[in-house]
Amino acid sequence: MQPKLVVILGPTATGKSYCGVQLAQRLDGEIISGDSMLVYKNMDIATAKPSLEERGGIKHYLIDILEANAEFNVVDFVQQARVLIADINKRGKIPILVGGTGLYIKALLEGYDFAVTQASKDLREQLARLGEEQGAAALHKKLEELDPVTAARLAVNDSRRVIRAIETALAGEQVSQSKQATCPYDVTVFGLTAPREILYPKINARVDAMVLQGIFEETRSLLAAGVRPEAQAMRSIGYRQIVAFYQGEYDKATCIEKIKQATRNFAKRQYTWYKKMPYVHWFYLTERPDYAQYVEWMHQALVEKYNLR
RNA sequence: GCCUCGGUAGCUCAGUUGGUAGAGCAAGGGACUGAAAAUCCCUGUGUCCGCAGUUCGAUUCUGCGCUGAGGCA
Repeated sequence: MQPKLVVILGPTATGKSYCGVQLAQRLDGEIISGDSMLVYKNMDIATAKPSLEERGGIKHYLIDILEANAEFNVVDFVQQARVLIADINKRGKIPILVGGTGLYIKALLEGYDFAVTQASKDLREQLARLGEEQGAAALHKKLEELDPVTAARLAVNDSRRVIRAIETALAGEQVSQSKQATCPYDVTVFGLTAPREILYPKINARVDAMVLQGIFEETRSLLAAGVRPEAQAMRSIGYRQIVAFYQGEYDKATCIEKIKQATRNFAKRQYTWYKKMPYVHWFYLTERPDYAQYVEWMHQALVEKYNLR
């Protein structure tokens, strides 16, 4: 029998965390975060990390597991999530994966078959420098010599991917595009989404709320604590714009606008990921979403599917 | 009231020596297999303020009007 797995995904600001907790309370479940930014400690406000109260006594995993200067990636996520899913099932509980990071969730559910070549920070920095000095085209050309096939499918300017491809090629491997045949879980995927007319105002309001909660102060104290502005986590939405604000790039009002805009753009990219996941059972939020009802429906579906009680 | 300079894509503006127009930003779409809240790719028809005149042809010139900014009274 395959391990059970419930997933709640969706674009940012749709209420995933809340539904996850409600559902976990009903099902005796435990939550695994599927969010690339919640892993970092002390980055709470801008990441909309659920507070202790909001977690409602439910055990949450993959939150606050790393210092803000640390690095984390899909493979780390998939490895740890697999262990957690197995463990939670073994204890007779139901794991609920809650999150919005498209790549992480897709990689886990669809069994992405990553190349074994490990990320090398030094090499990446060296290549990035080369790219800055000689241009993205030079990097791409280098890849072309090492692995023309991968070079052909990558955009010349997509230096991120070009660098990873070079890194992989130098190790005698190729960036993978394959996946394992089937999902190893007895999985149910729920999605919370909303049309832009509903989601965008929610996003804007949430950013305003974050300002009141103190994202500016949070960012300043992270920097004061020695978190590097170039750290992966500091490049994420909110922190990135606030760092620019402290560096004098624009005024506070502009900064807040930029955060809203970046969040809206992010939601747009999230939609793109989910469009390619035909297995999601969607809930479309209305102006005043009835979360209790959504949770009720999710609960019912799961009771039937897994024959609970 | 008079003078000057403006009124062109959602915004800021460029431009057309008269042959109906283009950048940046915004926005939308897409990609994504060890940074993914990252990174990258694609997409520009709009009464060129209105009306009239000149002209084969006006967004471009002329006149009048509307409107914004500044200046003089």
